[in-house]
Amino acid sequence: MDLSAKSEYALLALLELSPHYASGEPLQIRQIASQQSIPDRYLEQLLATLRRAGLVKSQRGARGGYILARDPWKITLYDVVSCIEGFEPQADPPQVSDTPEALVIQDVWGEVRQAAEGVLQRYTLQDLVEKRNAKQQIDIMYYI
Amino acid sequence: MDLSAKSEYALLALLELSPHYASGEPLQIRQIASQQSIPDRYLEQLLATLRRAGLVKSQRGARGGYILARDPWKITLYDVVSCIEGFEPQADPPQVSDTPEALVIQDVWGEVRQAAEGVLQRYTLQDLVEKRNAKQQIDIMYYI
DNA sequence: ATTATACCCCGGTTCTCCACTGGGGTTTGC
DNA sequence: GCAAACCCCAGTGGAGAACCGGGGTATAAT
Repeated sequence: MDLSAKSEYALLALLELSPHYASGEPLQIRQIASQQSIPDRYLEQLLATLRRAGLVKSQRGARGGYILARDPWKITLYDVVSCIEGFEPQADPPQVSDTPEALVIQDVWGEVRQAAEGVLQRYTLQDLVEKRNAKQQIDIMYYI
Repeated sequence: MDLSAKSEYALLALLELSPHYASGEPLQIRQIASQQSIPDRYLEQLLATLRRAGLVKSQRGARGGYILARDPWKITLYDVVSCIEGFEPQADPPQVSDTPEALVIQDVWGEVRQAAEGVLQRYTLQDLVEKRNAKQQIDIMYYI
């Protein structure tokens, strides 16, 4: 029922990358990690997964780093979470039993899952960036 | 993101109890467990939790067992899952970090959770019983 | 060319939690 | 009384999450 810290880390990283997509300048793991207080060696693994899924591109060597593979409007939270959580390929959800009652429950489980995925599909990275900006705007208003 | 086997077991048990609510006759752990292929000593714990949550009542001693505490129309899947999964009392979802980005993500996490809970709140035990009956009706049609 | 920087790959470790098991008790109908 | 059933509490095995580390490889800058 809960989304893991793993997914949250991945999203945080991509949110850091989003504003730098336009300029094309790569961001290093260390930068992202310290900015969002993520263990850097762990973040490295997550970024590798995101790269294999085609969500980010990497530039190796000195002054390298990561950039978003496409526009932050074109990446949904579902894209991120599904590839991190790895729940794409398995067409066989582990069935506990197969009585008629169990089958009905599986159906409901599917509906719950779809409802959750629906929310994630409705948000893009850019949506979150703007949500954050809006929040900070409010903070500034209160400050003045 | 996934609902545990624990919740599925609990639901299966309550679905077994539902048709017996009208008669008031208790059902024993063993019966339910063998009917739904649930490890009986494990089911015992789950039923204890459900009892403490006020969803079932127990009759001790010889010829005892469990009965639903109220009408199967009046018990939602949310009632069951929330008490089994134990995600009611904790008002403090473990925050990984507290940057503005993290807060925005927490908001989305909340929305996902709400969407999932919404589905569960829309179903009652009796809904599932009837869904199962409908499915079996279809099976019979095919059989003829 | 050399060197420093940063990604890349692969493996191990620790910790927590789920699913399950077991050993006793206590209540109740016959 | 005694057997059937619930009750309580404690422990165990395995899996996965969250990290950590070592050593490699590509690349930019000098």
